[in-house]
Amino acid sequence: MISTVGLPIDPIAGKAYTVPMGLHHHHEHGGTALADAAQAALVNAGEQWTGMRADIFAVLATYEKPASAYDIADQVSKRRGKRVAPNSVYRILDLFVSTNLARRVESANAYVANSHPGCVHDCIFLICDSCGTATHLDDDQLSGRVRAAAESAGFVQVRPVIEVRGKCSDCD
Amino acid sequence: MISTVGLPIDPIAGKAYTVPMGLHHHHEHGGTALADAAQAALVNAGEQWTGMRADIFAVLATYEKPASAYDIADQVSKRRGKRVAPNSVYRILDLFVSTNLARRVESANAYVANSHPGCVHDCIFLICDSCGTATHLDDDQLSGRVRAAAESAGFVQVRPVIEVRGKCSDCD
DNA sequence: AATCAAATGTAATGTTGTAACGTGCGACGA
DNA sequence: TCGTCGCACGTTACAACATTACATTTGATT
Repeated sequence: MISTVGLPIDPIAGKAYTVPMGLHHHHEHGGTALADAAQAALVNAGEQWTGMRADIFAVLATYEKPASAYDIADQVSKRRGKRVAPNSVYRILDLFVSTNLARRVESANAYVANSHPGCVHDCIFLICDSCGTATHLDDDQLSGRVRAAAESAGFVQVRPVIEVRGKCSDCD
Repeated sequence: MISTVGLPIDPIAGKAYTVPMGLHHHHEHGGTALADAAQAALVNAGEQWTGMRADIFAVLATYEKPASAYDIADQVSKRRGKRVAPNSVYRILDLFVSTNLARRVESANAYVANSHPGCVHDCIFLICDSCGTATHLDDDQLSGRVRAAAESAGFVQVRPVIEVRGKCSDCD
């Protein structure tokens, strides 16, 4: 299962809850469908789907590459016509990560929207050092082996961080 | 192959080139032997083994846990009796990482000394969220699978980042 | 309407990482 | 001996990433 992060959606338009877009999904969520799925997942986790959260998710989903909290803060500020502090963005990103709506790319200090918010995966990111694009792999067998290795070393509550830096086929 | 990072060496003593210590190696380098191996590896890579580099390596090897560049800058400053700027530390850490004398732990924004500077491995770190200790796994088969996965997605010049956050058996 | 908890705002600060440029020093040829 | 060249390192400034403490708003509940 492979997917590249984000869709090329208009970065500065739409208000809360609305992310109009032509979509061409291959079993994945995109645009409005993605936002809906995210909302469902959050609510399902007992959290509120607020305007702020919708905006931050929408902006995050907009990016093709992992976005920093500051990038997001800037875009959300534009979208709302009012400064949104990084602080607030971090809070919500943390929530998204903990509820699996988004993921943090550790080697890039940045975040990507999860394109299928329902599922839980230990996912693998391939990050291109040239163009910055993050490609997302799901290989449960492989991540399972990493988990198992950690557990057999006595670790518990493990959370694998599997990322590969390199050059993508476009930049090669 | 498993090892936990660093040895409990006196953090603020010794001058350049000297890292006296009782060692109890199980095929790994520690204390003076480690510094010697590091020196050999650097020189072998066509780089100079300077006093500054020796100090930074010695300090790094002192830590049991991944150390930030700023931690290292502080310790090296004490050791030399003169402020060493983080800047300079980063320069040398980058050199160490590129020559395999040290590794960066991406999920901790920190560095650890490589306990066998000669060898090249894609290594796996287990980082305890409680005590911060990093345990180092070498599993070439596993890291090889990660490499292979990235390559089959069209990536080249790949550098796997495999880390697992969790709780170690002591903190469990 | 009073009140309470959750969400967000505000301000300040801490941590991590880079850029640009200056200085000291040894190697090496003129 | 004298440039001068390259490399390591110093100095300053700043950019990027992240957190803390506390105030204010909102909206659900009684």
